Amino acid sequence: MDELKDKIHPLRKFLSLRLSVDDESWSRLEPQIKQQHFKRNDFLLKQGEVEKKIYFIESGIIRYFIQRGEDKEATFAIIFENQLAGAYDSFLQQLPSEYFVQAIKPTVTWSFPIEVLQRLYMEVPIANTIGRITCEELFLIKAKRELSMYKYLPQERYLNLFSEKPRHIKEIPLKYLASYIGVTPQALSRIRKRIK
Amino acid sequence: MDELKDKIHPLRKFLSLRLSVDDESWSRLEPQIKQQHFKRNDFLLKQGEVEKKIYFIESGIIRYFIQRGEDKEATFAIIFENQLAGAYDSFLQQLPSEYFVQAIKPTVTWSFPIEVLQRLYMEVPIANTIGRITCEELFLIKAKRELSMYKYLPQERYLNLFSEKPRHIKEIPLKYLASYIGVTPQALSRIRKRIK
DNA sequence: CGCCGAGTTGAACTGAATCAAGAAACGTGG
DNA sequence: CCACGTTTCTTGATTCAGTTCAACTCGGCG
Repeated sequence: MDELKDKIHPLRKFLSLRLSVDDESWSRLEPQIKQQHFKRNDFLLKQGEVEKKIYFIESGIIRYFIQRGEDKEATFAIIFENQLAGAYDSFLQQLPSEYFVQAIKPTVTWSFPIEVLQRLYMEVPIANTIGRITCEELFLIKAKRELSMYKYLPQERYLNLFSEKPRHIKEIPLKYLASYIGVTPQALSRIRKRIK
Repeated sequence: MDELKDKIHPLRKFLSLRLSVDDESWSRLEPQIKQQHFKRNDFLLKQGEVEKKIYFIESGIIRYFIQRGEDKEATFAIIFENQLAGAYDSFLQQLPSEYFVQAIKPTVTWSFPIEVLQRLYMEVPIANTIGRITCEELFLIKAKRELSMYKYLPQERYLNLFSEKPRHIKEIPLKYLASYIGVTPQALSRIRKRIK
C-alpha cells in the first residue's frame, strides 16, 4: 500500500513534463481520474457514439479506424502508451463519432469525463491550461502524421514507424499497419520482403 | 472615421461566436493585433522559418504546401476567410517549419505575435481560453480533413469542396486543387470532364 | 488433430502517374 | 489595347505500382 502511495501517478508524470503541476491542483484533479482496463479488441468508442472522455494510455496500443463499404476498414491512427487518446473531435463538438477507437492489445487507461473537465475549467485555474496542452498535444500528432503522408512513400512510412517504435511494431497485426501506412496487407508484405 | 469605429472587429466577431468576450478583455487584446496585407503568391512563412504568429484571415485564401524533390510540391491545406492560419505546429514547438504558407490571392490578416500571446496568458484570464479555442479550431480542421481523405475518393472530395465553397473554388488554380484533393492536375482535369 | 485467421506469394488487371504536345488563359510591356 | 511570352489547362498514349483474386503456408487454439 505504501508503495502505491509513493509511486508517482503516470498521468501526473505526463503533465509535469509539459507544465508545472502543484500538489494543491493535483489533489483536486486526481480523484476525478478513473482507471479503465480494456482487453484486446475491446472498443473505447464505436462509430455513432458521442465521446465523453479523454483517455491517457498508461500501457497498451489503440487504433482508430473507419468502416468503408460492408467489410473494409481503414486504420488511420495508432496510439501508444504515454499518449492521449479518444475521439477528440467527437468530444469537442459532442457529435457522434464517424470512427471506431479500439484496443489492439490489453490496455490500461486513465480518463476524465467531459463534465468533470468543464467543471474544472471553472474551479481550478490549471485545468484550462491542461485543456490547452491536451489539445496542442493531439494537434501535433495529427499534424505530424499529415506531413508524413505527404512527404514519404508507404515503405518510408513503414521504416519511420519501425525506427520510432521498434518495440511496439511487432505487436501490431500487419493488416492494421498496412492500412495505417496506406497500402493493402499484400503490398506491405512485399515491402517487408524488399527491404529485408 | 466614425464608421470604422462602429464596425465590429472581424476577429472579435470570430471569437464571440465561440466564447464570450467582454469589452474589458477585448480592449486589452485589440491593440496587440496587427493587420497585414499579402499579395498573390506572397509567403506568410517559408520552409525552415519558425512561425511567430497566429493569423486570422479576414479575406483571401491561403495554401500550405511542402516541396518534394526539386520541382514538385504538394498542397495539403487550403484556408479561407474567417479561419485561423499559420504553421501552428512550428508555432507550438518553435521549431523550423517543414512547409510553406502562401497567399494564393490578395489576403488580409490579423495576427498575434507569440510573445504577446504568452504574456497575455499570464495577464488576461480569457487569453488562456482563447488559446484553447484556437487550438481546438485548428484541430477540428485537421481531423475533418484526415477523415475526408479516408472516407472519400478524389472526385468525391472535389464535389464536397465544390458544395462547401462554390464561390471560392473558382479562384484556386486547378493545380493546387488537384494536389489538395490528392491527384495530379491531369487527373483532376479528367474528373471535371467526367462529372460535367 | 484439424480448423481458422493471419501472412506470404503468384498472376492478371487497373486506375492513376508520367510523358508529351497542343490549346487556352493570363499578364506585361510596348 | 494589342501582341507576345509564359503559365495553366486539356487531351492522348504509354507505363507502372499497387489492387484484386486466388492458392498456399504457418501458427495458435479448441
